[in-house]
Amino acid sequence: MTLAERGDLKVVGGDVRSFTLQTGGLDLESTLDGGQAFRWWRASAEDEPSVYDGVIGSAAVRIRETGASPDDIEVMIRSNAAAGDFQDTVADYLGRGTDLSELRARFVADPCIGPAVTGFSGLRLLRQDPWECLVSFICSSTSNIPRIKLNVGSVASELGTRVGPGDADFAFPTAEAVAAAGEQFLRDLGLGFRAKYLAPAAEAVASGDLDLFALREASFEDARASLVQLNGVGEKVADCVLAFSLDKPEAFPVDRHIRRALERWYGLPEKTNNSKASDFARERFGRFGAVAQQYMFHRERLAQRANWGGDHVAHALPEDR
DNA sequence: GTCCAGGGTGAAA
DNA sequence: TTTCACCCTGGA
Repeated sequence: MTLAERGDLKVVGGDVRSFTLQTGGLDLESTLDGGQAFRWWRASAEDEPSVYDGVIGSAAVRIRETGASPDDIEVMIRSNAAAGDFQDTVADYLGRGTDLSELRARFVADPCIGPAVTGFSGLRLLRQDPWECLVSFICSSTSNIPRIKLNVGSVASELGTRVGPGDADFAFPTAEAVAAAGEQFLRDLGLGFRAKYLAPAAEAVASGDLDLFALREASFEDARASLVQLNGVGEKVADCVLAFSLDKPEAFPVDRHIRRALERWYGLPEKTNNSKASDFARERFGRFGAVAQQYMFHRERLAQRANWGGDHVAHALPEDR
């Protein structure tokens, strides 16, 4: 597949180690640090253009918004090793082609995400490594984003291989490495009860009983059924993995925040369980479910900080917040 | 110092 | 269908 066919992203300049991507306005903060992935660290002040350090595959990278053009981001490789066709790797990671014009057209009048998809169209779905994504969301259970970052970061730095000079510059460890480490090791790392879920999941992937990459070719229903067989993976965690790594844009993960939003904005009855709530949302959003869910999650997070959404949010939020 | 919530899940009632 | 235990970290 060529970059042009992939949709959003196009390499417009630079060389193998430092290049510019034309992104159509991708926003780094909401995309990299909005709860899809947990190993990106901001390297710039809040009031400056975003700069993020992280690892994609076996390369440590720095990604920055240029400021020169809202369409462009600059990518620098911080690893010493030769990067090969790393332009493709980065474009693949960031460049899940979202049909922005159809998203806008279909949801311009949507009560919750309408203002966002028209006024702020920089939030994209990532296409992560399925194994790292699975680990991340197994770790997300009854946790919070700072802690998920801590846990996933510990797994990476303790069991992964160093690929750059920074504290977090580790390639994510293989399922074999995590399986070999075992449950007690993961507990000692601070994962808590999630260790007893992660260790068997690692064994399933390492042994080949679960072929995550094959699930990219499977239907949404089949892929979800495979993931949910893992202990510690319910529909919510499965939907996150499907949406953010397995090419299932119709996946719609429902957590407590999204539940609240569905009740508030779309009249979802309170008694609906999360499984039915996800069905309800997939019915409504179709193949835009995952990106719609990210916009809703982003909105809920920022609404709590009360610095985004303006009057629309202020009017819409109940008094009890 | 104590208290509590935090991108859930599975098992028991 | 509902309730509860599960680990532990950071902020109030």
